Amino acid sequence: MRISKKFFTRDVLEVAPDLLGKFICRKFKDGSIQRNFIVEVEAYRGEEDMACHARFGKTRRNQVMYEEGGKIYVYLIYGMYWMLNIVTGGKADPQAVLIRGVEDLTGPGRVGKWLLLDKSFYGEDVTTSKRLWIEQGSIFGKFFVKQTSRIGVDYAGEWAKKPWRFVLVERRK
DNA sequence: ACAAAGATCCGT
DNA sequence: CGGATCTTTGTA
Repeated sequence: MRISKKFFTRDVLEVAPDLLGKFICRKFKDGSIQRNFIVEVEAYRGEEDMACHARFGKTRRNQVMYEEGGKIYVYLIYGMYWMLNIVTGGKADPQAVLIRGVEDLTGPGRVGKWLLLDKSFYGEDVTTSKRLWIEQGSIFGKFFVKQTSRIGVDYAGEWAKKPWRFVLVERRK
């Protein structure tokens, strides 16, 4: 079952950890569907968050973050990698979750490459899209959630220290 | 109009 | 540790 709007319109700090273990579902051009559960995410929260793309206010690139939760925010980084984010919160409340890793595929650049993302996904809605959506996961007692600071945002000063990265770690023995 | 940096990854 | 590769953004 596809996860619906209400899930994504909550605050990003609730949505981000809740996305762990959920399936990211992608229907490719040939009709095949891949489902991989999410193992690593980061929360970016509002204009005051100096690590967030909304820190300069609304711009051409980040405008979709100001929409209601559920929209897809993709952008190209280092001229090579498409980063996948899902917008959260209400309208005019710029927040998003960066999907940094799915099962067997760690690293946001690798996720985008595997899902064959590009500019055309910008602004699409995971609650209605025919090619990218989220489904309830089936992870029970095997993992626990580890919280750390966000990766690659040293420019953000004190905000870089916020424990807004969430990772699923396999419980051992 | 220009320069600089970037929510990264890979090979050496 | 440096190169790839190009868009976005601040500054003038």
